[in-house]
Amino acid sequence: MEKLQLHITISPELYTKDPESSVLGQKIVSKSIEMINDLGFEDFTFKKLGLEIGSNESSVYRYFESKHALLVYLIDWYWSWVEYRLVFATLNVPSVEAQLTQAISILTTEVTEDNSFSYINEVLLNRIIITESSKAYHTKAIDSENQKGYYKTYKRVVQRVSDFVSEINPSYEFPHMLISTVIEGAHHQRYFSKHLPALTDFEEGKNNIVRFYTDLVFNTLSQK
Amino acid sequence: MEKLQLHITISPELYTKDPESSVLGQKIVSKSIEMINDLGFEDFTFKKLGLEIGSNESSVYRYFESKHALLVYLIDWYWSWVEYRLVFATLNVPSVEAQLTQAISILTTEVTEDNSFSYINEVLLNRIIITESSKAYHTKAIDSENQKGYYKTYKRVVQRVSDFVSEINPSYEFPHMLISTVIEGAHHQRYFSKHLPALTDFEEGKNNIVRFYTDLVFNTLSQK
DNA sequence: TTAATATTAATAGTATTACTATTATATTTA
DNA sequence: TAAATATAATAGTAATACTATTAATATTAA
Repeated sequence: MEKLQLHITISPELYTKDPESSVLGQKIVSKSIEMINDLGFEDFTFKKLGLEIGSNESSVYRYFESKHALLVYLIDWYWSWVEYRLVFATLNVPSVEAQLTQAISILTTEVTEDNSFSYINEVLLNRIIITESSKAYHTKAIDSENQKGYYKTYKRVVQRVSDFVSEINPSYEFPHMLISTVIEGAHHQRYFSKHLPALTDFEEGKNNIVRFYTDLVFNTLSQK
Repeated sequence: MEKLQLHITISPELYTKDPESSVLGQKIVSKSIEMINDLGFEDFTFKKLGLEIGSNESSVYRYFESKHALLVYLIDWYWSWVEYRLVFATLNVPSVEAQLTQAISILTTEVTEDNSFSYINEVLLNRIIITESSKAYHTKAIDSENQKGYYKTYKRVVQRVSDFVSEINPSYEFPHMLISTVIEGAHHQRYFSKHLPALTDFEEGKNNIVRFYTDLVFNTLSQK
């Protein structure tokens, strides 16, 4: 993808003050992506972040009410970006099958290029999604947060791709299960390939993860 | 399953003092399972646990060096138990296909009965695996912990079931990916069904999760 | 240009967490 | 009975995840 000046809008429930609205806000987002990658979410703190951006812990709190809220923001940004790429990549594609193939590729390929957005490193953000995103929704607050719309972009992405599935095979019973299995599964396989290789069959440069999930989906849909 | 007095052995790297060796140790394991379910892993503390079991924070530390270590212990216990059930359920089954069907059922069915072990509630432990287990291995310490053998029981379960897959279709390229996708996927779908239903196609009493993953595996293996 | 307003930085403080260390007491074993 | 071991109680620590307050600085509006 080339350097477009496109714009991703995040809904106001996901921040206290819009981080896009100031240089400090952009630095908070930008540097937190780096630091969560380096330290892991547990060891990342607003105090350390303030220090790194030449600012203060309390200033960070003016943008995000908690560390958790910042993670939810980053996740929503990621899925908004994926949704944009999904729409763009399937726009003038003639067959639904080809659209679904494109979609699965976007959902399962590792992000290796960072060039669409000025202050957000998409490569590192993709790694955060793989490693840390499950911590956002595996909490006791999930139900109230879900009700507030914290995860609606992710749900919309799943819905969008499930719609291709249903278009190809309208009688298929489990389109959402299939797509959420692909998305979460691909993240797991990427993580396993680096840290628990016995749980996967990853081979460098052979595109196994994308192939595996693409075959899985099309085999499932062609059956019966 | 009926009340058997079978015994699960956990390797000594996973505790400081064997919790099975004393009443206090058993109470620690038993009550921590309840409390992690009630409070979530984040809000669960050794202080609260000590209070509940009429003991002391520092006494808990004599059994587990950290909260994280206790979670890893519980996860290993769970997979040892699953492995036992896996072996038992596939023992005198004549065909590999039937063995694999049994195995997938064990890996994807929700645990609803608690009757095999005196002081461990398997229903609650299964819920902990679904909700909290990913927090154990999504940390910066994963590589050193993996090297110490913390996750070897889980890996052995995946290997065992992957072996059925390979026996059915020896040329299939991704047996480990397939089985780890089924295991992690089923946990996600159980969680989604309760908290993010838009991501799944769960219907009460219709066994959709087991059916979905069983079909997924057999469709994949019968193809090509 | 001044005054009002908003933004940020700095400082201090809180309750809680995730531990460690020490000592006293009870229990078990030799 | 003495020695060894296990447990409980107490105290303490550095760090976390915040909140609150004030002061300095920048921005905007009258």
